[in-house]
Amino acid sequence: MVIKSSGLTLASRRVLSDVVTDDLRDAILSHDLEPGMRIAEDGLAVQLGVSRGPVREALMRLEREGLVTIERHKGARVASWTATDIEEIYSMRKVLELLAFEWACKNATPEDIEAMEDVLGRYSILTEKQRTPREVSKLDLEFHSRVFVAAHHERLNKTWEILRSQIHALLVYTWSKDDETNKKYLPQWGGAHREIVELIRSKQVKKGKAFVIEHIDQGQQRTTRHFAETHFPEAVKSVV
Amino acid sequence: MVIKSSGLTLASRRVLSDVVTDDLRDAILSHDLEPGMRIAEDGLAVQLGVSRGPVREALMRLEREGLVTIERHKGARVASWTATDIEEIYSMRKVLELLAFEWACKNATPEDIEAMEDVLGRYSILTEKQRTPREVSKLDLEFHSRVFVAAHHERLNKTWEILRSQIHALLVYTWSKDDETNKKYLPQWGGAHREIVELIRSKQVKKGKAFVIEHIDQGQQRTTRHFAETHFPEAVKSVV
DNA sequence: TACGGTATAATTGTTTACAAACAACAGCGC
DNA sequence: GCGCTGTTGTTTGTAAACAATTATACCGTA
Repeated sequence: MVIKSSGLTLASRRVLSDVVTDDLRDAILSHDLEPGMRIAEDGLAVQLGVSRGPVREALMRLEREGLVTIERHKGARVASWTATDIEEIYSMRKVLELLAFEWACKNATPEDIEAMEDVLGRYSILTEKQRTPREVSKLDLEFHSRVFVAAHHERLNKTWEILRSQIHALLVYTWSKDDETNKKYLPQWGGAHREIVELIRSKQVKKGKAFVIEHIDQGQQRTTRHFAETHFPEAVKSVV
Repeated sequence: MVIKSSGLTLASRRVLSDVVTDDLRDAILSHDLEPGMRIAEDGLAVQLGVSRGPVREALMRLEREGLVTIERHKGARVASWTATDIEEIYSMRKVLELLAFEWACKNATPEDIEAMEDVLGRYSILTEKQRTPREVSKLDLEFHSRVFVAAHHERLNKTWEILRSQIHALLVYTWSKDDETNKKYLPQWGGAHREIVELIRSKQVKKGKAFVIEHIDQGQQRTTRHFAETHFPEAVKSVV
């Protein structure tokens, strides 16, 4: 009764718990499962047509990614977010990105640089209409991931992968907006990131770190605003 | 056939997978299980008198802590360490401790400060003979953990807990030494850490961060030396 | 002896069944 | 009406059996 992921599966070493993890992560990040919603192991297992084992494993992984919370004997819930979470996430992100930038200056290979430029290339061929918050955000996450890869720092990269999921979850609030903040940001995304590539290539550590700090701070401001617009729309409007 | 951890169990919400995790972690950190050694789920399960479920869960948790490595269909091994690992671990530690210090300056409560001073107190009542590398290292880890708690930063604290296990694993190499490095370090441990408490209490962020950087760098140097003495004893001696 | 292939053994991945913990609710006494 | 208590039902924790994958040993052949 096992649903073999047929098709031209080159990734033959893909196992059920991986599939469940990815499906569940997508469901959470797309808000198919809303923050705070309860997830029962058996319910999800039946729905996906697998047993509780892989589901249990998937929930444990997503808990470590910060997308679900698990309480002993009580089960799992989809994580929900507060203003404090944003502060925590972005303060972590700032120190991690700085470390990644430093190590990338030391360790980035030509292939690593190419991988970053590939993302920039895929941005540049988008028309203005295509540069939606959602699309650009995804390219953004991918770009930054490639910087972390270029750092060649295993533990740093693992920590980033966890944080990345949480940032992704927050960016969902950005995707639903089409406000002034986004209108200014989206067209200049490519320039800012091309600058980062140049700073890594030329190994300008000090200048680069200042640039990264500024970059992350701006990201935090946008996220904070879009999050507030979703959760406390009146309050925000009154401030504006 | 379940072996209920009888005795006056106050921790009623302590579950088998927790027990297995802790036992296994202790076994790894005490080198009962040597780095590189293979761990078969069933073997360990039989040995502990439990089923494979909790063992599997424990292995997954310890993998995330970096104490074991798991390969699909191949099983788990006790993590083994290289010079690169030390660099990675201490570079992570430095940025995390700096962030923790900053947040602790903002958020530490009187109780948090007390908790730190409690560790200092337990150090101060030790005689010189009792101040072994092992004892002082344990107090050291505990002290730094309390700084992270005082930061009141959930994600930072979780990340530290993972790194802490790895640092603990490295410190084992320090514990087996009784060299000049340790002889200088052990008596002045209390002073350096009392300084950190004072800097947090007085919220001297800038001065404190410089102090923390220096502090971590020294720790890295001691660890690197003791690690090298264990793995390449000739090379080290020739340098001395 | 070196090499390759097949069969066998060992180990992990998954399922199913059972036990224990927790939550909700009905019934009872005050 | 209110709170307590025992019961029922749901959900997680654990165990044991089965399936799939990988490693090993053996044998035959060149």
